[in-house]
Amino acid sequence: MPGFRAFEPAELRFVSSFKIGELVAETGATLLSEGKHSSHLYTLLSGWAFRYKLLPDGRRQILNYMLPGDLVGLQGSITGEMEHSVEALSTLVLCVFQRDRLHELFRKHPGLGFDLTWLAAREERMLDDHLLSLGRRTALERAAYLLAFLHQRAAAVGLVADRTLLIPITQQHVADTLGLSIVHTNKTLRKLADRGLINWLDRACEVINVEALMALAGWEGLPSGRRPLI
Amino acid sequence: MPGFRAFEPAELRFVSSFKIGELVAETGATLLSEGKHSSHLYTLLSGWAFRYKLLPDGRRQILNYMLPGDLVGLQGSITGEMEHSVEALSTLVLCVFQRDRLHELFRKHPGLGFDLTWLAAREERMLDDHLLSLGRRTALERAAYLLAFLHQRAAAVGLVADRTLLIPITQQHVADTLGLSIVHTNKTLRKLADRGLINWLDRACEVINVEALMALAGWEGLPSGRRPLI
DNA sequence: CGTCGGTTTGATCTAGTTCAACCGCCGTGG
DNA sequence: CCACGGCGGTTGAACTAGATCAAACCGACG
Repeated sequence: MPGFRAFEPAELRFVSSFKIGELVAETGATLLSEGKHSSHLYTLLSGWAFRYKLLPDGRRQILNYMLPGDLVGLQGSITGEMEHSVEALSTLVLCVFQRDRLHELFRKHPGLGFDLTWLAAREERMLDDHLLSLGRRTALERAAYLLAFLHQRAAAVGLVADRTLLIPITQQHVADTLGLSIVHTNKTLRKLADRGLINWLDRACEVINVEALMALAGWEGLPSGRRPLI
Repeated sequence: MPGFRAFEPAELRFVSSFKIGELVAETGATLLSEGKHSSHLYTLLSGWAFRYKLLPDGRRQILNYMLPGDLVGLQGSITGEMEHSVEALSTLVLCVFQRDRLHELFRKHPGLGFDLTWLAAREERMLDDHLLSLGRRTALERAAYLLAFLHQRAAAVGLVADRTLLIPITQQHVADTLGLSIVHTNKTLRKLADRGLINWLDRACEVINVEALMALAGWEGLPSGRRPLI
């Protein structure tokens, strides 16, 4: 798989033994819940997911999306006390790990421990970008940023065929990511579609012109380069 | 120092050797700059700082604040390519580390490597909270959240005397953190002051009633417990 | 064939922005 | 010594981006 760093043979053996099984989750399934403890950690093998937080009165904020190769369950917590929930956007295949063997991972394979911190730093970078978006971009810029962002992440794991990509989300997801109402989200996406940058379909979005989206949002893109996989 | 986990003797020796000096920075000094490389890593020993990102046209978003005990320069980047800037809110004293010895830290002291990931997860948790705030809270709720958040963090490192605390920020900082205009920020802080929850001073904010701020924001507070120090 | 989730559209409303002053304080330079 | 300019805070008026309300549409599905 291109885009990922190669394993040392010993690391590969360890990761294989660390793995305790595979899990398939259906669209809409809740993998992790805010306030609960999770003794497992997952690597997403295929599919799309997202993580979110709720306010006491039910207002929802989507924090980030997860694509193949992403570690699920490490964000915000190394001990497993979840401060957010995770939901599947499509059918998922996940690789399941036992969380309490993390210490052993750090002890026996410092390189993998380093990778874990690397992945956490990468998540922070994305959250920083989202924060900039929510705090300082207009609705149109936010929408452009989000779609460019998702396109770029999907492209990095080979999900983009002939320059277009289908993102399996509804406008409600977009609204809850951008901090907008669903009505205004609809009108904003319409503008992007009218300009020929995207094409909104039922329960999905087709990205047509990433460069224009990035220019509109004033976004430079994610740093490229090889990344670790666990 | 209470609130921090204790070092193993060997870890302490390593951290001491890892340290290459101390640095004093004046209020307003820029410690790290977006787009530049930093070959150092810092632990904040005293003072307040914040990190931020800019949009091409100059709009600024403050991402988070740094207090004593915080690692500066690891957020968003383990290699040192900075995606955000860091500025001092008061006179700072920092402990300086050489970034390229990080691999050695992971190899020789897995416990410290674990701590690094722990700290990164903690930063993510805070960013998640900020994201929820920017996306889904009203101006008044956001302001209440921010002040409660800063109060709680300061309390955790012993900066709160007799239930009140002076936060060395201007209303411009609050505005750039909450994603609001400075005018509306002023009116919002005024409301909190009128309700007797805070007291705004010149270049500082005094927090009077944290519990009421937390209730207003619908915020549970940060998970407590012992944390690592590096 | 009804219903339900997702999308679309128009009308009205409001939270927050922008514009424009003004105040008090402090440091600087004439 | 005082005039000044700049920074931080404050206030009011006009404006607008985005919220809320309301209704309709459309395809999928039981």
